[in-house]
Amino acid sequence: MATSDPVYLRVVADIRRQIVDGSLPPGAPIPSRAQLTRKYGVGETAARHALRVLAAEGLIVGRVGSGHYVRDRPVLLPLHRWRFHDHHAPFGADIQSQGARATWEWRSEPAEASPDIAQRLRLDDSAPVTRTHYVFRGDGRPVQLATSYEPAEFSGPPAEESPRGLVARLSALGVKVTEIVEQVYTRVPQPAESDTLALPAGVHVLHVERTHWAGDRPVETSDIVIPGDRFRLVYAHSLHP
Amino acid sequence: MATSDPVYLRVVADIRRQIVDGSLPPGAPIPSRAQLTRKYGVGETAARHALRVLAAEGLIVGRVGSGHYVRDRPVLLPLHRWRFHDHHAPFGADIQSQGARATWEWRSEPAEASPDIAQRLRLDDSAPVTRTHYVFRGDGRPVQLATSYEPAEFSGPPAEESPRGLVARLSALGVKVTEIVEQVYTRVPQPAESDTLALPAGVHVLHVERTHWAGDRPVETSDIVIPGDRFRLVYAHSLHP
DNA sequence: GGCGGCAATTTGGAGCTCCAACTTTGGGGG
DNA sequence: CCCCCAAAGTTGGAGCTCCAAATTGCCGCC
Repeated sequence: MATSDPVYLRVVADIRRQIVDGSLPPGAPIPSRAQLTRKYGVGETAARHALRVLAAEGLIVGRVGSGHYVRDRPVLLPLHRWRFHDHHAPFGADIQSQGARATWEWRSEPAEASPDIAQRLRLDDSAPVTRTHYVFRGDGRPVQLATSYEPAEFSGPPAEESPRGLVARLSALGVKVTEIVEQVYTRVPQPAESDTLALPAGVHVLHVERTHWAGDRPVETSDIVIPGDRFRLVYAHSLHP
Repeated sequence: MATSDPVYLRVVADIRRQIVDGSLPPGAPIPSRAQLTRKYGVGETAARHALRVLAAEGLIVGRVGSGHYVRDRPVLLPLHRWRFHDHHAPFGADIQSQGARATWEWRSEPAEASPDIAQRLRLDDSAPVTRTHYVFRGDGRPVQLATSYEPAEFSGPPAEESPRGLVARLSALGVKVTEIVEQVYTRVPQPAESDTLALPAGVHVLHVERTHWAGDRPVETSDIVIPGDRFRLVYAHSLHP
């Protein structure tokens, strides 16, 4: 790191090093703004900026009136698991295997396809669809939001035992799901999402756009939003069934 | 939005709205700090902070001496595509289908397994492995970094036509890859990564940890790093081959 | 010994200012 | 007519300050 680097980055680098090498363990307090100015001989602005950057990276959290603390190590919960013949393990199986209690709520309503959804489902704009909102919780804390869209003709309630029993439900309707396509990317959470997921500032989300296909016809599409810092998507592909 | 919200968030929300609804198209200039203070009647600090937040969200870019501009719409390049019987399409096929020229470089070297890699490959610490670094480019711009680790006994050069011909190469050695497990998460880029990927400040990366298994034995593991804002991972799962 | 409230500390919002480095633009000179 | 340079504008780093809201610890009172 060149000495001509901004001073606030010097402070960031030094604290980050202490966090990753473990000399500042999870929960440990970070020196306050006043202490940092003295310790590193920088101004308030640089000290404050350094703390903001570290918070944005998800390494520390600030608590008003108390201080900044090293965040807990991410709890890596596999949320998605694919096997060839049993499609989806139901949500919850993985979370339960990690010792957490999985619960979810859902709410279904008729809606009109937005241009984006219409394109994904190959419908006309404003075509009737069924929209279902899900909130998934692990030990009561929300860990995943999802919104699912189905053409009105296929609509039906989520299965009791698992909201992800879509393939089975469609199969009962004579619709055979042949392919599932997912697009995964990361973005900044919308205010409503930070709210329901209780995201600290600066945390990004993983966004999964999933579409179920029956042949060349899309039969369901959903948007799945997951806090990007504490969860991992797990994909397991069996090559030889 | 409550009126008690921080003023800088009012500015952020207003500009963000204009960007997402299209009244500020990609490339359009954002008012300068001085203009924002006048337009919204806020202080320099708030105006500056608003611009910083929008830049961190990836909606705008700042160019020193020139101004802030609305960023181009993300170019969504599927980088990963799975089909049941042909495993991986070679890197490049997807990128080429979008009109870009795919190139890559790689560099192989013997190394000792770090504790993390040793655990992933079920080897002893410091066991000999072959480490291969890849840089993938689309139209000359780096779009993906990867580091692959193999136990030294399996090591061999990446195939000429595609560095991803791992399954075929191992098969020739009598090792049959039966499963591929991937963990996907998002994090802040390390300085070296921002550098090689030419990432603007505030952009996160997608990190894929991929392990190839032959039965219950891991035969290769790799870390794949992709700019999170302009690329999407695409997974296609065929349910009925 | 226990409890309530006050004072010190801390974060986070907001304001102002100065300056170095870089772009852009326009005007003047060759 | 074209080129180059200087002036004006802009970002980003850095400094200082004030204040509201929240937490924490301590002191004194019951």
